[in-house]
Amino acid sequence: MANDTLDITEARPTEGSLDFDILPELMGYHMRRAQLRIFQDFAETMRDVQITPGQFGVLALIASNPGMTQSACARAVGIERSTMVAVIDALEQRKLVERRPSPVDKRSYALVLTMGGIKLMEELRPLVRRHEDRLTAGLSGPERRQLIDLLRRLSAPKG
Amino acid sequence: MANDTLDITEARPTEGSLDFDILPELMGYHMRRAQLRIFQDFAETMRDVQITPGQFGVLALIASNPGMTQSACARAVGIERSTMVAVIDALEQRKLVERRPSPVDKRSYALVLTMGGIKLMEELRPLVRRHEDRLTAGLSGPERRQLIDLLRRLSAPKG
DNA sequence: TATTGTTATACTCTATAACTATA
DNA sequence: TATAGTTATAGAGTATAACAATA
Repeated sequence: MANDTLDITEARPTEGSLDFDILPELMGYHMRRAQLRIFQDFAETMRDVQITPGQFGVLALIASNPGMTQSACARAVGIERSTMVAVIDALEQRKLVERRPSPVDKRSYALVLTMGGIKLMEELRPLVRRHEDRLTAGLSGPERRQLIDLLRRLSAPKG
Repeated sequence: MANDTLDITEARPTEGSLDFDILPELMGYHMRRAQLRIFQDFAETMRDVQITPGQFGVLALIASNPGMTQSACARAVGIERSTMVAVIDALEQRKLVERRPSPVDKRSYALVLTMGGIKLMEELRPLVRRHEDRLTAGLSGPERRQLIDLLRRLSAPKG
């Protein structure tokens, strides 16, 4: 620590006194930090069952729309068809989802949950609701609803 | 489309009538969609300068804290030291950031912006502010501030 | 012609573990 | 002993381009 040359220590801020420039004014900055927190809690919530947020979304979609195709599923969650292949592969290998031949279109599959998938979803929904409650524990009911409303309006393509 | 077997078409929902299960109740679902929108607009905003959100954060941090170390930078943005290496490598190769030998600790570098980095940041801040305005065009000033406040409270480790 | 599922390939972002040189 | 920077490696998560089968 001996320093008998010019002292420029003040140009090397310590941890506690960081200046975050315009970052604190930016929506994206706060969004990233909030999402980080959500992902961490979700991962911890799903530690035993090893389900990612993306997988949960796909399972929920198939649960509520039995028979939907991979392409429809991909469009619904906003990823490419080609990306969806591996997602369904993983869920099928775990025997949570089944690819049935579509009765109306020989190019596509009708996706359905297996009995195991249905039972897992019944287990997951309460888990996810408790995860949600933990996250929003610091918010009142109206605040929670307003946050969702503001996020929806932010993600809306136009107005 | 001919189908002379049992008609189970109703079990194969069309695009417009999808049921999203409990997803619309979940903060993480809306957060992901909002962040997707933000990332897309940010990428488009930075098309010419090719700066990612993560790179912008690091540039802003170094701009406002000249001389900070890589480790401090990594802690500030919440990634690992090892991950920061490639980030700084890229910025250094583009001659935006310089690794100077620290005058007080021979293990570390003092990170500073080059003249080019400083000029780029001066160009970037207005670009990012306009990106921010586009995103929040549908929100009033108070709504925008409340959204940031709610996000901060969501990402806060405890209260 | 357009769409479905698929493969091959690649890129970004991230982490862990182990190393070296300092502190 | 602990820390700063680095490397090697790996794993999500994503995309694009091209293909065969089918619509």
